[in-house]
Order: sequence, then C-alpha cells, then structure tokens
Amino acid sequence: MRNNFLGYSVAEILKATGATVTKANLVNDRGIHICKSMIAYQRFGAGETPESAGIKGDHLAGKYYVLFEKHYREEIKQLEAEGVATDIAKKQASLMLEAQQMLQQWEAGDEEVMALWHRMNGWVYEGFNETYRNIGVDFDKFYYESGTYLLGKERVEEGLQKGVFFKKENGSVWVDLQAEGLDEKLLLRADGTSVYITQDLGTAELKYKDFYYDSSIYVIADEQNYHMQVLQATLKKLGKPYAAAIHHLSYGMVDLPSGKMKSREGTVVDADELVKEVEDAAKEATLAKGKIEGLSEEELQQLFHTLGLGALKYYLLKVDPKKRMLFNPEESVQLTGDTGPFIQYSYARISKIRRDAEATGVVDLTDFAQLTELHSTEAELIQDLGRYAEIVTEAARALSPAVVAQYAFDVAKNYNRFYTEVPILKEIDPLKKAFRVALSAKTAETIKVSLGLLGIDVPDRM
RNA sequence: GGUUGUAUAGCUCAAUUGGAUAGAGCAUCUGACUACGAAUCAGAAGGUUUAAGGUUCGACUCCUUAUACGACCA
Repeated sequence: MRNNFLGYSVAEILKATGATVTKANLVNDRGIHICKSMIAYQRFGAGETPESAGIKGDHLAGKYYVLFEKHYREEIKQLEAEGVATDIAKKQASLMLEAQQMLQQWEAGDEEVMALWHRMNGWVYEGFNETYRNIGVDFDKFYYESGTYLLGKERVEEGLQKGVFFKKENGSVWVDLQAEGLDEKLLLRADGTSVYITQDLGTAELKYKDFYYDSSIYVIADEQNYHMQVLQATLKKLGKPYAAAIHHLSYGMVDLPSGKMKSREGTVVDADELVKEVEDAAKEATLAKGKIEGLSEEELQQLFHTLGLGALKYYLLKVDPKKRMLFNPEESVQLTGDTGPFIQYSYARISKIRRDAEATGVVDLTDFAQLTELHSTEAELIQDLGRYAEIVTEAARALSPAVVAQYAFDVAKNYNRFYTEVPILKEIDPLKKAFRVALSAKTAETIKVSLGLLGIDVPDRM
C-alpha cells in the first residue's frame, strides 16, 4: 500500500507541475513464486475457486503460496530427520522440484500448465482490481513479465553480440559491472530460463518505445536498491538511450510492531481488512459526533470510506519515503492530531461556514484593498496559502508526498487557530466578514488540492 | 567480508538543504463548548540531535572513526 499510495501521489504531484505522467504497473505474473502457488493448488486445492471458497482471488492464490511454504518447510524437516543436510534437503524436496519443473513447462508453453496459470492469474487480477478500485488507485498501463521476458532475452543476446556480456562455461550469461563498483551479475541461467532482471531489461525497452519518456520513475522498495543499480548499469552497457532516464524512487519497508512482514509466512497486514478497520473507526467517531443527520445510507458509507482512506493514506504518506517506517495499527486508525481526518475536519468546518455564509447572504467580494489591518492569525494563514506553488515544486523535486502532507497539516492547523481567535460570520464589519469568508474559501480550496495530491478526498460534512 | 540506508523529546515524525531560541502529533498534566462544528483551541512538562573527534563566523545538516538497527551483494 505504501507503494501504491506513493506512486499515485508522486504522479499527481508531477502532473501538478505540468508534467505528462503515465502510471504503469508491472505485474509479476511469472516465475517460481507463481509456480509454487500453482503446485500447492494442484496438490491441496481440490478444485476450489474464489466463488466456492468465498474469498477474493488474490487472497486465494496467496493462501496457496503460504500453504506451499508450509508444506515445503515440513518436507525439509522430514528430510533432515532422515539425515539429509539442510541445503541439500532444500533442493531435493519434492515440492521444490515440482515447482521448478513447472517453471520449465511454463516457459515451454505446456498446455495444462498454461491453462492453470491463466485461471489462477485471472483470479488474482480480479482481486487486485477490486482492491485498487477500493483504495482509489488506478493505472494507465499494465505490463506483464510474461510479456516482456522474451524481449529481455533478446537484449541479453544483443549484449553477447556486442561483447558487453559474457558466457560462462556452463552456458549462463553474465554482465561484469565491477568497473561500476558492482559485481558480476547473472542475466540468464545455464538452462536458459530467465531471472528477475531479464524481464526488467525487456520491460524498460518496451516502456521506452511506448512512451519515449524523459524520465521513468520506478517506485520500488529499498531492498531493491542494488537490483536497480544493476539494471541501470546494464542498460548503460548496452548503450540504451533511456538508461540515464531511469530513477529509482526507493522507499523504506513498512514494519509492524511485531516485526517485519513476510508474505511467505503470511504475517502481513491485509490491505482490504485494514481499509475496513479504518472505515469502522471513522464510522464510530462520526456517529458519536452526530453531525451528519440527513445523509443517506449510501452517502454515509461514502463518508466513512473517505475518512478511513484519508487516515490511512495520510498515515503512510506523511513519512519521508526513504525512511523505513513503523506501521502501528492503532495509530493508523487515529482521527485526531497529525492525521488525515484532522485536515478533512478543517475542510468540513469551512464548508459549513460557506453554506451559512451563502444562506445569510454574505457579500462575495474579491477586492479587499480597503482592508487595512490583519489579525496575526490571518497574516500567518495568508502566508501559508502563498507557499502552495513552492511546496509542489519541492515535493516534485524530492519525489516526496511527505512535503505536501506536512504542508496540508500546517494549513489546517493555522486555519483552526484563526478560526478560534477571530470571528468570521459573527464579525460585524461587512468588509472583514466578507474577507474572512473568502480567506476560508481559499483555505478550503488549498486543502482540497493538497490532499488531492495525496489521493485523499475531502468531505463537506463529517 | 563488501556496498548501502537509518539514528532527533517516553513513542511516531519535522526542521525551507550550512543559519537566529531544534518544531509537530500521540501519551501525561492544566484550562476553554446554553456552539460561526471541541475530530478543535490555549498552556505546562518533555532535547548533551547515538558516541568521539574534525571543518566552519556558525553543524541535526558536511568529513573521519566507532556503536546500534536494517537492506542488499558474496
């Protein structure tokens, strides 16, 4: 989720600076991990489907992945008990052998394997799409590893011909990046199957041919820092013009208070469940406040969704991307303090003022030259609002939504102070009153746009 | 072993890129609602910026070394 939110937000920020942005999603739809899930499904699945099991397709595939790892570990333990050394047991376990065999069958286009692959991938995509819709993230273009790894193999071939790659006795292909301060890197296995980076070479080329970008930003966790350096250096060796245009927006992994999340062991926080939890927290708080009479059931659901997602997105985006962050489930559900709903609250508050202002016929002025004195909170707020353009520029330069998040919080905070210290609709002087209403409106607009850059919606009431 | 990231208040994070008294939120304590919306506001308390050196008129920020935690490569 940090990945999705970051990518979405950075795209919005760059668009705000006038850039043309295409959001691409690279789908990891092939490889040993997929085969593991498929093997486990063949063995233990008993024909289960998302419909029959009543769970989302991506969760179902994930379940079998975890199941594979579980049985795999058991098998290793068993072999060890029989006196087989650990590293040999890992290689000899029947599950692993089957998975590797399946990968080869897959690359050979085996019909049965392909059928199962299509079927299970279909479930996964459906599940992903549902989640993307739910969290308000979208993409302009999808790339699939299965569609790019062959192109990657061609690039490897090209590198061999150009003499920038080399072949070892066993037939595996490598690139020597020691001059770049990196190591030798495997590009193609001895058996001819591709490795992770192979498809990246293909994907990079495909992306470039599709869009001829000036800059291609990869939003990937920092555990791939080395991998990205290798990719860029390898493309440079191939003399690709787009090698220099690649940027890695590297972000720190998200830890749980209980430690690192591991998909293998199933110790992950599920995105769908998490969204539900924050929505529930928002619901409880909203109902307790009792400010939302007259909203339909549907509008209420929408509101809880807006607030819940606001809390979650803000929580994940307010931290500098490059920092490893701690995900505290209790804090992520918080609605007070330095949170999304705090800022949304300021917006809703202003919305009420604007409704009342309209109802009571406050004049809508734009010329305040006659206004001679400003309250200190007004001056501060105005100054803050004026920083918007500068903030967007800075956020785009640093590729950091955290800059925008911090700014939105500052604006909301300054507005709240202004609000408590200065009368707005209670002001008697019509000029001052009109000015303060206009200032409020401008603040609301700034909040809306700023949060919009983070992918967060604002409610008129909450 | 090599490369690399991080270290700031009890906790989670800021600090306009080397500038004035290091700021917020949470938690703790005190105060403000017969209301322009208290999901708020005002205030108190909380700091040898991991450690030791160095550069500089000036260092959280740059350099060196060490320590801790993490990631990756072998």
